Amino acid sequence: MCANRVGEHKQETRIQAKNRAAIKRAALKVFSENGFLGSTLDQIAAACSMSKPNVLYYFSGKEAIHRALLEELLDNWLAPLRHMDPDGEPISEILAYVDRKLQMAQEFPMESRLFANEILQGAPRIEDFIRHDLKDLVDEKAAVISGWVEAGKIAQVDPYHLIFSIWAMTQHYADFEIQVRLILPDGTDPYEGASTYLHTLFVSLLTP
Amino acid sequence: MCANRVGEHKQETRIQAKNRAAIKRAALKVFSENGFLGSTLDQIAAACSMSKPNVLYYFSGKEAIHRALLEELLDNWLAPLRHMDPDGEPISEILAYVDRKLQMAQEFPMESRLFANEILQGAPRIEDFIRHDLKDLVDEKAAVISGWVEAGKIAQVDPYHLIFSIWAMTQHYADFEIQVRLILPDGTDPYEGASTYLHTLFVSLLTP
DNA sequence: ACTACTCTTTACCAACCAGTCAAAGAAATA
DNA sequence: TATTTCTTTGACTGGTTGGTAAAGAGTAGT
Repeated sequence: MCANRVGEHKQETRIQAKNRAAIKRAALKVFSENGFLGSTLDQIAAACSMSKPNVLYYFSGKEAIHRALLEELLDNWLAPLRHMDPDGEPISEILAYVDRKLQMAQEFPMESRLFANEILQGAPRIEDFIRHDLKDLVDEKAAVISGWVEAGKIAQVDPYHLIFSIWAMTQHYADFEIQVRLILPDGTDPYEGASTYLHTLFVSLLTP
Repeated sequence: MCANRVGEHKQETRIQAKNRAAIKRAALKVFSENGFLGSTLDQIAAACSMSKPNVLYYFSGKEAIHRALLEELLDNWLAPLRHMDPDGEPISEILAYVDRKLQMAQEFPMESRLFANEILQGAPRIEDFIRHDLKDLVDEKAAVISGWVEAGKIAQVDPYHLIFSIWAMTQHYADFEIQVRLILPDGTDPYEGASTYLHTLFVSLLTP
């Protein structure tokens, strides 16, 4: 057995890495479709073709799988907003943020739905994250946007509601994907139309 | 026993009306917080201070309670959009629609979350409603909006994405209420700020 | 009072739930 | 090869789930 260490933790074996990843992939699908309470270990085990005790060999319980999933997600969740550059050109910085969020909704709709499920059910497991990590970041970027407003670089808008509206509209295409697809005329790509629409929307809102 | 009839159905007694309403009130709370799969009959029974078999005396099962709730909701769900008047002044008609949707989010957040839960989980019980009732109405109103665009009364926008964006932003304040309240500075009323912001947003988007 | 009906509860069931455990089966190491 | 460690599983448990059966309690008409 190799004695590799990373910090305090033993290195994962190839099998462990592969199986843990397979379980998380399956669990993401199950949790994002049914929510935490509505999902069962049997569903997750079936989705990754493992026996239930084997799943529990890699994670200490249902809660632990869910926690691992959320922890990975929350890191990536902040990235698009964090990348908004205070020194960049205001309108293109905001449009770039919209694009990144929309791209995340398109590429990771299950992650978006996992998050939505969690918030919808009162955010029991991520209240601290929202209260501290997310709030601090939003406060910081809201101050940046307020600076842009005061400098006359963009029109007068409430920075918090601006951010909320970006979240709402981009995540809507992932979270309500079924509805969007059922209502949009057949063959229409939701994300293509959304991108064009959102650019028009925010340019007309923000141009002073 | 009174022999009143309404159509083919016997009239509900006062007790029946009262208890059915109490069960639905309790079930709305439970379902909107936990989703259909995550909710239990025991929770619903406890929330209306009845025994579980007594709840099942009034509804044939968990599914039936949920169905009754959705049916009532879906009627009201279409109303705000249906009231958009093709002959009215375009921008104020759209702003009035935004206001009605925002007011619904504020007054009936649990209903909004019940709907969100349902869509998020793939709309298994309301696919027909979305595919026919909702889609027909949206198609009709999208045509109206397209007419306004062609008449030069409002700026050029995709009517479907316009409607999606109104849904997304108004429902966001109900569905993600916890997040909104945790991030907004203390003492700020989400809906007051949202109303102002959304007016600015859509006026600047739609003014030709 | 009696009767007929509505409403409510206690006790219960089969299916399913998260999680355990001992032991068998594979891999890696020596 | 023998041995140790890692991986997998079948059988099980105690608790919860949606739902039922049947009997009791309440109510109104006669």
